[in-house]
Amino acid sequence: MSVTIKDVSNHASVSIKTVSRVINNEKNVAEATKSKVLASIKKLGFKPNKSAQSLRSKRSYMIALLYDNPNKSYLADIQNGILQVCKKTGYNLVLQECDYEDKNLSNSIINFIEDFKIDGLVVTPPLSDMDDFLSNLEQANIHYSIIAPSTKKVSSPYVSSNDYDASYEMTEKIISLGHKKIGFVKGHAMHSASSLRFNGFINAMDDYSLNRNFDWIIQGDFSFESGFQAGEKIFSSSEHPTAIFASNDSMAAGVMKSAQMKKILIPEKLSIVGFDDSPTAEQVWPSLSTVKQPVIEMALHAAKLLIGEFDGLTEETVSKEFQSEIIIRESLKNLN
Amino acid sequence: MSVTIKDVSNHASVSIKTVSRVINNEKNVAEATKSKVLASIKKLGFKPNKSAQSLRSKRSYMIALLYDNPNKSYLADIQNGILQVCKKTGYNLVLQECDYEDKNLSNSIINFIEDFKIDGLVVTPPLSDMDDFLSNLEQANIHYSIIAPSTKKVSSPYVSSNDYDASYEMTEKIISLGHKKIGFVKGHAMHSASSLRFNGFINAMDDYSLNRNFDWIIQGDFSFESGFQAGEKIFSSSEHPTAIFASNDSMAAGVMKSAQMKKILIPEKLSIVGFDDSPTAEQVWPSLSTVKQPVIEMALHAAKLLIGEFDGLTEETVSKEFQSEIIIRESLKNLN
DNA sequence: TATAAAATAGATATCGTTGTCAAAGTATGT
DNA sequence: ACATACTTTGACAACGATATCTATTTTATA
Repeated sequence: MSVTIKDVSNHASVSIKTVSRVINNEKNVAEATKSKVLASIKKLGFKPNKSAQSLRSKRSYMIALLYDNPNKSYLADIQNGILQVCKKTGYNLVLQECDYEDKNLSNSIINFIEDFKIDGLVVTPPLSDMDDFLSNLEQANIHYSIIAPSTKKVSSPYVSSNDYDASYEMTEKIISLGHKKIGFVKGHAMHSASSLRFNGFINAMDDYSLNRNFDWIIQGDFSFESGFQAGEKIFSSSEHPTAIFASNDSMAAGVMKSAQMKKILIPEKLSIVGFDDSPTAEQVWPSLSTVKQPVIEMALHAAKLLIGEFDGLTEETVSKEFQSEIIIRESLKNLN
Repeated sequence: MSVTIKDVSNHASVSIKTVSRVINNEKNVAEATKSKVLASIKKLGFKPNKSAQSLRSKRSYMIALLYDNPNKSYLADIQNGILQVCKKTGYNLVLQECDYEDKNLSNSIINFIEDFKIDGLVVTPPLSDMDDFLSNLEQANIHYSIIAPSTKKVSSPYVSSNDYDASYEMTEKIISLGHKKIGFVKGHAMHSASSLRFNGFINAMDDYSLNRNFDWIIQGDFSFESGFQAGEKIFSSSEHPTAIFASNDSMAAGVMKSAQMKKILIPEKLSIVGFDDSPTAEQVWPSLSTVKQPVIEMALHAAKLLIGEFDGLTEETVSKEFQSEIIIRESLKNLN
């Protein structure tokens, strides 16, 4: 039926084991032998049987994506990036949804890994921030790479984005357009990105000697509804800001709705800025100025890092911080 | 290390093969033997090794999701539903992105299936509409279940939604609120849902003896941009409709933007209605009235159907049409 | 040149299941 | 009581790779 190692070994007149060595890029195979085997493999169209490999080598050639994130668009991008690497390397991606509040999370994940012999994990926020969980994984000897960890350990590979810098720059941009009264809607307290984004804002405000008005600094949770509530609070204060920076686009849209219902013209009377460049950012009117992280590339790199851990990819595979891009759309007005 | 069949067979004092029979629910095992074995399995915490099963039985215990759909939210829901079934049945989900315009699609999918010994496919729009592709799969003896097929074959299990009826009802609803001049933005021509939705609209208009104005019936492609362009066209005609029904939410948001840029008040001067209940529908202002399909449930059922094909689930598993729900939000005004 | 060390290649056991086939046990019909 | 069919069970091979260990050849070192 299908071509096996044995067929290849016959065709190339070498032993089965030698073919196996070539497949697995083991050393101590003479160049001549190697190319002879590779030629036979190509000629016969041989592809190793994953199940057999897995059975014998205790590896599944599957990696799992761990997530507890309601943001569908973010997740889709993450998947996209990982899948690109999987396709190249012959791995498969398994999705594993988690509940970050589950007290038994570590155990159930460790069980899952062992049951399916999953080779490694890509961990996304907010799980990336749970240091206990991560160290449990580590103790169980599980490979993982982290997207946007709160503390950048040397021990495990990670990718991150410059949330702080991007937030600082965006705030600078808002200030440079003449805004002095700026509000801020904070993200979900469990996400480390929230504090990074907030700190970027605050530090920029300080550096430009602008006043923090705590009536305009509201705790949100990344949801549209919380953004709307933040807007309601801000607009109930005696004075209004000229700009509001929300920690993500959903909340920015919520703020926008609140303003629009109060007939506050955007961007004439109020500028609004978001973060993430979600599909909604383009589809609301006026369209949202926002910060775009290269999510797909980040996920792609995270997958490379992970697979590199046990497969030894040839490319450079080091933990890396990615640069975000500031996108100016209609919702931000120049007051100068 | 881990518990094997052999351990169970020793513990239960039966042969290895008998344990295997119990695991696989084969018949011709005496009740007494069966419960003895089950007790041992439970006691020892035995779980069959997937790789070994797969190697011997030529099944992977993986199903794949085939998609070529830029709608991240739709896809996320689909995945969600399938994953729920996978978790219960012990299958894994593999993602496979396709290009529906790829002339070689059938072959590359068939190769993929054979390489990874994928047990079956869940096919989503617009691939669901490609009858050639589907019959190629059938000839290659590949199991699949279809979400929203254009032609409901008896041969393969499917799930669908009542797009036509929902569109008809929504149109009726718009009409009942006193609208007589209604525009429509059609969806991507390749999706069979597009024509169903359009026909529902047209037939309702006819049944209520309302005029079709072809200046207000615009071909879109499900993208925000095409919705915006549709708005531009409609608003450049001599007369304006009082309501516009777009075949999905992104296009509705596009129409909305076009209107808002022209200072056409929504919903006072123009009502807008979408389809899908995407996250955007809630997050724009005014929020979009729309039609919500039970996408998660549909996907869940599709997965059950598929896995039932080769695993013989106990539950009823028949192809099924799901009912959509009409959601009225701010964007639709009562003219009466 | 002798000898140790390293590189290369192969024979065979093994991973943990399911498939095949034959044997033993049980029920049914005459 | 015996032939026949069906149910139940088990022994052993097989799936297609990798691991281990051994044998041979090549290279390095004294």
